[in-house]
Amino acid sequence: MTSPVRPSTVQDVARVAGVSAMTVSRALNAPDKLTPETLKRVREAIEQMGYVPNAMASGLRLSRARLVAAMLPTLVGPVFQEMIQSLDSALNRLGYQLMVGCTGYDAAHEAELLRTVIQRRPDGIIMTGITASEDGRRALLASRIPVVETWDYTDAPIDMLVGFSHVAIGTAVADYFASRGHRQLGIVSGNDARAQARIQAFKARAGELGLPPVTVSLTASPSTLGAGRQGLADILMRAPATSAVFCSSDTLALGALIEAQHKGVDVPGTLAVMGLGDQEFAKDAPPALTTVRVDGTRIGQLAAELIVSRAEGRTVDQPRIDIGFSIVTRSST
Amino acid sequence: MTSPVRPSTVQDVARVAGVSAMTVSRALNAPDKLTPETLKRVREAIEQMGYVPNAMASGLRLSRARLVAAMLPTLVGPVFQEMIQSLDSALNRLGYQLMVGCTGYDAAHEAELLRTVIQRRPDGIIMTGITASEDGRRALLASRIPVVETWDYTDAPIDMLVGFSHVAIGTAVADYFASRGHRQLGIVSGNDARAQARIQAFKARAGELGLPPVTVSLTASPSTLGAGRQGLADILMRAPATSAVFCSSDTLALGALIEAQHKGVDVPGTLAVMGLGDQEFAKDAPPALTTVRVDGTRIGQLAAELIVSRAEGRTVDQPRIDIGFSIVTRSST
DNA sequence: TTGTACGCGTTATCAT
DNA sequence: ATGATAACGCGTACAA
Repeated sequence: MTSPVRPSTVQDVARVAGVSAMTVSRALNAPDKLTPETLKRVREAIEQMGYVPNAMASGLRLSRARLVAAMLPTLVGPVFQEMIQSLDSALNRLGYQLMVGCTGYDAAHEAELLRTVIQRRPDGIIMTGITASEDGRRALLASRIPVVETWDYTDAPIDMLVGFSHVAIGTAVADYFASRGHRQLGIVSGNDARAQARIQAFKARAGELGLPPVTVSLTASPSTLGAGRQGLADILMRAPATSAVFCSSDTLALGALIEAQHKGVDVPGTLAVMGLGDQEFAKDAPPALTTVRVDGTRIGQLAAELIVSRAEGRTVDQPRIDIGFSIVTRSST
Repeated sequence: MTSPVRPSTVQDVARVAGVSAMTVSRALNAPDKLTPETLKRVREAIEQMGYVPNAMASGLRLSRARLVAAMLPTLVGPVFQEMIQSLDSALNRLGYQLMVGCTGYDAAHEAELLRTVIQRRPDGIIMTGITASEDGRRALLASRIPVVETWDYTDAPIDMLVGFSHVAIGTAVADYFASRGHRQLGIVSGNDARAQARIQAFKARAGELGLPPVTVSLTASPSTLGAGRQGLADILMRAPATSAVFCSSDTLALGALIEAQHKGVDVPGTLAVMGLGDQEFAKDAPPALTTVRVDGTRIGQLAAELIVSRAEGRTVDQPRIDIGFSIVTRSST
């Protein structure tokens, strides 16, 4: 089984098996249409030559790449991992492969990346966070490729949508704190569009409830322990009476917990801390972290199903899914 | 600019521009070979029709997919992220795209996944951790696709290699602890092949140095806070005199720090803790975590360069790179 | 059940 | 500088 310089093709296999190329193709895609005997001959030839089908050729012929692309702001950071992982495994199960692209929270780069992604004619594209660039939207629309936007909920999606409302989260967390008697609220948060939506909703609800102004500390790095520590320090300096803080990620929240302990501030006695994401470590933090849970696994799963349904020509009756969120109460509030 | 049902092709553009298909192709790939005037006409037609080249067709024609595949045990967990991120951006810069595959630490799945990956005829494949399955190795070898193995160092790589020695790490950490007067050592670790290499080397060196037996606590989930807490608890129960613990990830180490604080064990006074990975949060842990640093960004960068060099026919003079590691001393030891 | 002919969209090659 | 032709490897449609 020495490997030739040029990978073998259906033709090569056909020659060896003494059949036509079509028969080899059928042996792979519709084996029940062949005589058991020929099938066996072909399979032996395939084995012997180490034949591997060329997906570019079949993709070209069928206009189906069996490929799905996912665009993300970043791979670093725990936020999207659960979703990507479940997306990947769901797609694999369904016979598709996943290609990733990182936009780095940069609209121009997103648009450029989308162009090269569309060149591959993927069967679907998963956008994480609503598409930032107008160019990107246009390219996506023009491409006619099925799109699923995720991690946000909008009324004007490009195509399909699996998300949740950041406004609803901001409102719910403000309600949660208020209902437990907190009045002086704070936020430690990153500064992307979704974070802003949460912050505005949080402030708005606090206002409606007659609470004093919310102290907001924005951080450049949305999910580092250090930023969480600094963010809390910042808030306690500017508004020492703050009794509850909403952090825009569990990592920030863990940083805040560490800073609180460092400063001798009792959690939850003096200060309540809430995270976002329900990362694996949340339950093991000291004290166990109350957090907003979003089911990333389910998002990935549903996104995969939507894309594949469309790719295979089925009609999707529910193209807009709000998967919601829940607040997991633990010891930090 | 209403998008037609069928994406337009070079032929369509050619018709509109009043030129041949080849001229359109040249307008994209060798614009300097055209009259400025024709170039302009073609570009207008491209713009007008929203033409996007089909990468499958060009890949088929050229036998170059401009695609690189990366195989990983898992996407969840911070370990490989830095590398993937840098791999992705380096490849993009060089005009390639990245496709990921998750093996889930499962050799059979790895082999199966490799088959489907090879079908796309990527220009290169990046393996993370030495290839587990014999089938996988064979398929890779037979495919003649350039391969870079990473995160480990072996003398018999499939093809190219960018890694570091886990044996050297185990030895170095044992030396580090011993040189600081620690005698009763412990390890909290995951249980994959690379972890085993570190553990064995750590124990061996401790033996050579005449230290008492090392207490090893293996954990199912290699990078969760909870496992770190449990691991340390386990070790302190079985060997209360342990004065230094090597954790196989920073997350485990952070869990150990939390557990130590919980139990009132002073770090580093009574117990020294070392992590692995130098995650972003290591420096902000309480106390700042001493850890083994591996430059994932550099691994990704180098792997991308090796693959692309080979894909473009250049000879690679240094196909085996040991990027080493360093111990970053902070306050936890 | 098996084979023949053609086309998917692109680009290298050779010709003009 | 531009065009005609052919080929990359596969699978549909039709024929035998």
